[in-house]
Amino acid sequence: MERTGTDRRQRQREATRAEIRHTARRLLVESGPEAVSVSAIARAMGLSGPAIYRYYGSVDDLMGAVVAELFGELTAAVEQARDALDPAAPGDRLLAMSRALRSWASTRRAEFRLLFAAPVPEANRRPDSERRQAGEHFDRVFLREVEALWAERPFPVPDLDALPAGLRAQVLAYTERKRTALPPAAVHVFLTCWTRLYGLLVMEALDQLAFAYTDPEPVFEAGLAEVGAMLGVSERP
Amino acid sequence: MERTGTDRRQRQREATRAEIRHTARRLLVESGPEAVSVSAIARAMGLSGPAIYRYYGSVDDLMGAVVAELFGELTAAVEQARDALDPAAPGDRLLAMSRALRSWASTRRAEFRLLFAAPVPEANRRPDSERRQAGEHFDRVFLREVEALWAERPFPVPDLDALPAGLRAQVLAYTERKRTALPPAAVHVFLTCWTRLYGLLVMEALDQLAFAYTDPEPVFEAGLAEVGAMLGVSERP
DNA sequence: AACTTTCGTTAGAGACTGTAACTCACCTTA
DNA sequence: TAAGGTGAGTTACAGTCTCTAACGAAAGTT
Repeated sequence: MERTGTDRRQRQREATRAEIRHTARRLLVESGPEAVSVSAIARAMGLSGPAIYRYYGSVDDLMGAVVAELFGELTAAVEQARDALDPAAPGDRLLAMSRALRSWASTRRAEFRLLFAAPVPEANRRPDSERRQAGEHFDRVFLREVEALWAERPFPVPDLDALPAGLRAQVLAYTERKRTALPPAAVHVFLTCWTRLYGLLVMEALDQLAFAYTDPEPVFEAGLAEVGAMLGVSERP
Repeated sequence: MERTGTDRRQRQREATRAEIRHTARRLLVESGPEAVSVSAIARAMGLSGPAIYRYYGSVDDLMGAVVAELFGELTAAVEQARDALDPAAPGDRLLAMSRALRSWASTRRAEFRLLFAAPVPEANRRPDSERRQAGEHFDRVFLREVEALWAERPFPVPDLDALPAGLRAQVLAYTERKRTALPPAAVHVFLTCWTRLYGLLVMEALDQLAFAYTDPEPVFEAGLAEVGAMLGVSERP
């Protein structure tokens, strides 16, 4: 296949876009979120500020792309942890995935904050935005694994009618939306577990656990153990 | 007691400081966090920008004062809910307090975000900062109430030795630091409950529950019910 | 070789934080 | 009561930011 000049330009362009994202991330990690600016990125790349606008239309646009890329990286890390111990029971895989998630979060604090603990600009909330897509793909990885767990060995679920109507409706809507094979009561348990761990990670990322804990790792482990118990997953020594 | 002119100036000064905080909050609520700037506050007050610096040394300084004031307001709201149904069992009070907390959070979203879901500038992290003081006072209100609950009707606690060493050490340190009468195992349960509800509220404030839920209220209620169960507190119809 | 597209530049508008230098009104004190 | 100090405001400005406009130069296309 012939490589045309246009082709080459396309690749060059994507390389520069990647360098921009990369530089944004480097600044974020090295100097904090307030140091990430179009000017600073350009400066670091030896360009003048306005040049960046050839590649990204605005700051939100740029940061949305950075976030999407990071979601991809995080998803890959979780999937790798999952597959590393294949063949294994879905329960064990879920534990490994959760730990991979926290490990990523705690070794990449600045990035994790950006993903989960920073206000999302209006523009990046549209369902078709790169950011949303990447975020939903990430969620799905966990949902899929819980589906596998349920298929292999169903965990105890509450009676759906025992849930307050307001909650039940939302769980049903989510079940519908995600087209999952899981029964709604199991979806509810999944969401409870998920928000539980998620909440701990978000608090950790925001330093909101510091009022009580200096090292969040065992706190997460304790939460994970409780969540595991709900799903009928227990540690094997 | 004679009112001197200096006295009058002091009061005038504090009045202006209050107006500045007030205006900052109004801008935050009406136009979002990015609209809060020294210039905008000054403009809204009919002053020129630099005038504000007579009253607060920097943006962080100013916002720290706003946050401290909001913590005071939130604490008062929780205390009021607690006292409104006195005499009552500590369990019922805890439920009322938790609901007051969420009610405050959801009717004052922008403010709650500022308190619990925004990065805390370095300067406001010093233990003697106005912000820290106000935050710790707030935490204590809940701890006190759990102490009362424990005194009246102890809830089940795990064996302290069953906790992983890393977690146990931190719980012991916290128990020590807070000089609470609660045994460490009970402190652990308290912290677990607290971070649970807290996590939900922080996620709600950051719109991180939106991936699954449109209305966080029943989600919080469900969390509260679980937490209540742990503390041996159940709803009375 | 001429035309088009893309990538870079500089200039600049309009925000922002914060500093400097100044005026003016008020308070204290001799 | 006049003199001097203090504090609250002002304008001017330095330096940051985002983003637009206008232009030149290089690369690709025909």
